[in-house]
Amino acid sequence: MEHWSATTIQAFRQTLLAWYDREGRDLPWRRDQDPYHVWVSEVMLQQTQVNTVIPYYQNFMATFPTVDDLAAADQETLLKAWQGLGYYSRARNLQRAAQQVVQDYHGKWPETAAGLADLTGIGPYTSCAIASIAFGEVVPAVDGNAFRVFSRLLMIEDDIAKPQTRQLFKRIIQPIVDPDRPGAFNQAIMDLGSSYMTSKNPDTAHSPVKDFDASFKADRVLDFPVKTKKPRPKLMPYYAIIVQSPAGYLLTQRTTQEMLSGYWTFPLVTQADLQAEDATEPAGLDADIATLEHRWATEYQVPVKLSPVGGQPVSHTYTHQRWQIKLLTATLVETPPLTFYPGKWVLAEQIADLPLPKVQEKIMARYEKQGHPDVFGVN
DNA sequence: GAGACGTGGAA
DNA sequence: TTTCCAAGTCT
Repeated sequence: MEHWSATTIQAFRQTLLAWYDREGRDLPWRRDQDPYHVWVSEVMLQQTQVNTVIPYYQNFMATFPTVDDLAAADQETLLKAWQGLGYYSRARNLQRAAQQVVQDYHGKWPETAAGLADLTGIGPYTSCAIASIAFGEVVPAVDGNAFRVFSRLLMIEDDIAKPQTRQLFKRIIQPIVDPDRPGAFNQAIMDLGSSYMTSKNPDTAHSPVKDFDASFKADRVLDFPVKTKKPRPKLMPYYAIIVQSPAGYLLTQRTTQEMLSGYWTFPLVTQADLQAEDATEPAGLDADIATLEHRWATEYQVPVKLSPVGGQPVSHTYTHQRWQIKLLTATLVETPPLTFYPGKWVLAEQIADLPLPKVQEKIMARYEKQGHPDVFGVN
């Protein structure tokens, strides 16, 4: 690993910030240093690319102009504003933190990284990003860009997938941060990491800091950062139950214990949920349909006659799970009360008004293409 | 400390 | 189609 002298650090800051002042991106959340703006943008940008965030950020600010508006928002409006962005706990945590600021802090933001980290959804990266950008605290914001940029500049071999490596990077970067412009410094590193020093196809030869790049001089740019791989997603077979009645389609809201919590889907059942305790092998489609029909008649008191929908199962891959969903459908002549099933009937044309996860949109699209054209208007 | 937690884009 | 990412946090 390389080590920089005080002189090198000075020169690096000067070169980096001169480039940033010249070519830094003009982004909607960089128009001012309002902590609310910085905070919302930083949370949206977690594990999400800038181009994806921009329209969401602009819509979010139009919908919730101030931290008070966000704190007072109803959950449906909030989740709808976050629909499609993913990692939906961010939206719930964002509102919880807004309520903390309004109620616990009487509208006055904590101005240090340590103080900001007490708010829900603000971790070691985001706390430092907000503190440096909005309040000028001299701390490094160590995100994926900082890991990539500094692991290459200094040829740091430590595995960035390990939580403890963050502490090492913080100690290394801390003395390099420009004490006069910490926010600009951190944002310059991010712009560098998303332009010349990208993960794939970097253009280090034209990087403004190539003279400081030890991995470039050693022709080992792609050896950094060192990161161990995550396991592949686990296959999860599902059934989606599409029940239609005169009152519309049956939708259910994901509970707080489930992923996608708060969002609406057709009833979903894992194949594993249908297996009898003493079953030694998977039961097959006909047996599963029989089990489901029996369950809906007895447990939910909604008598359904299920038919398979044609085509391949709908496939949707998350970071840790790969769902393969077979569609089953039933049409009821009368609308039964949902006394024993936690859901509601929704007219087809009103489904899109609910907050829906991507997988629900995929299921609706498949249903339309398999003999039910223009029902939901998603294709 | 390892795993849960979404989606869209690029190769 | 598959794989790997992209401004992480929480448990």
